[in-house]
Amino acid sequence: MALEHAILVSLLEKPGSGYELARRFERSIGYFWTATHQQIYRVLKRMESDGLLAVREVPQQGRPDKKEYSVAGLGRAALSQWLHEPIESESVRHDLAVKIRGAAFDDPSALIHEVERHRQVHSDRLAHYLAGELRDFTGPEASAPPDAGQELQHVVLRGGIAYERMTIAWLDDVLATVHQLGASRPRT
Amino acid sequence: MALEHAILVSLLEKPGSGYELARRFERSIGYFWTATHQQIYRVLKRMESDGLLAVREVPQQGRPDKKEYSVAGLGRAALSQWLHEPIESESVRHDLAVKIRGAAFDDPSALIHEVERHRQVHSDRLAHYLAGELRDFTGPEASAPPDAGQELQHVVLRGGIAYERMTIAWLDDVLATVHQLGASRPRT
DNA sequence: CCGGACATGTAACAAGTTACATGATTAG
DNA sequence: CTAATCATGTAACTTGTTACATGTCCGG
Repeated sequence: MALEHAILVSLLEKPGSGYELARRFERSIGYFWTATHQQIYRVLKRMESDGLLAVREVPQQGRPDKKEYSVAGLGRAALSQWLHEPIESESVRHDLAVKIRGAAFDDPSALIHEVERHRQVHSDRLAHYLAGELRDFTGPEASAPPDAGQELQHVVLRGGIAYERMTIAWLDDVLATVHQLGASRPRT
Repeated sequence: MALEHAILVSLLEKPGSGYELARRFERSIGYFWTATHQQIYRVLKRMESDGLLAVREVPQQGRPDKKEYSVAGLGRAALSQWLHEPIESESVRHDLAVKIRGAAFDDPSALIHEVERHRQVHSDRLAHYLAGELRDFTGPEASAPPDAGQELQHVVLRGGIAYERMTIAWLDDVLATVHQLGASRPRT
């Protein structure tokens, strides 16, 4: 189960509560691993009882208390072990591709709005990534010694950027294809 | 649930048995939607009892009999409805990205083999896609009238090709980053 | 006779989703 | 007084994974 590993990485980067983790899964980590708060709370509880995590009750003023989780020795060992074993898959789930192939049996032009909407989402995401890159990975870098964590986070972000750019270009290709189809074969 | 929709699309493209579907999910459709035979049999049974699919027992010689499924009217309607409603997400699960960020807390150079292995997988997949493109989408195309199904399948394949190319380039970026890290900061 | 392709399944479990539930504080 | 943010959870359900189970035919 890789949600556990994603949580370990996130908590190593910075300890935090279930709520905070849930928010990180809507941002940074969430770009390559999704999870809802229900799932996170459930898994945190299990990981704690398995001794992978340590909890600390943090009383707060003007806010509900929170449970701050951090990675215990066992958790670190579990992560290390996972890092050393090969992983497969990255099991794909591209609903849009299924839709595109399905559209052949229905009205292909109905795709247009949907594809444009997705293009917008990816375009926004790209802008967001680029802003993050500018903010976090430029400037004092040249002078300061390269930090492994920083460099690795940056290369993951560059992956996200490349992915969004590729996707946008592909969606343009899809739109052009659908339009061409409509032009040469107007529907009944 | 989009596995149902992927099955509908696949069966519309060509009716077939659970076994055949399972094999298609290791190839063509499998490139953007994964499913094991156990899952497929379970869902097929449900879809049939829901009236989305029709079955035909096909006795065979020298082989076990098979149940050939095809899409019923209800199934076609269900697909059509799905095509017309917006979909979200494409919920991501990039184990490798989690690993890369996690490597900062362990030995980054342990990534090298893993990344090279993944690069090989994507490189093979790209070659496979390109061969398929050459086989299925070149030649009589210019003379024959454009077939919507063909064009849409082709654009999905082009998406796969773009994805693999992007991924390979990114993995090279990852390798370069890790090597650079090792060079400037040799590990203890 | 053994392994691989063909063909279909069951059972148990793990993971993910959706809906519901509670309660405090702060900004408008 | 109302909505938003912070904070944590339960329950029911659907999906997806892993392991097990069975049986034929064909080629080597």
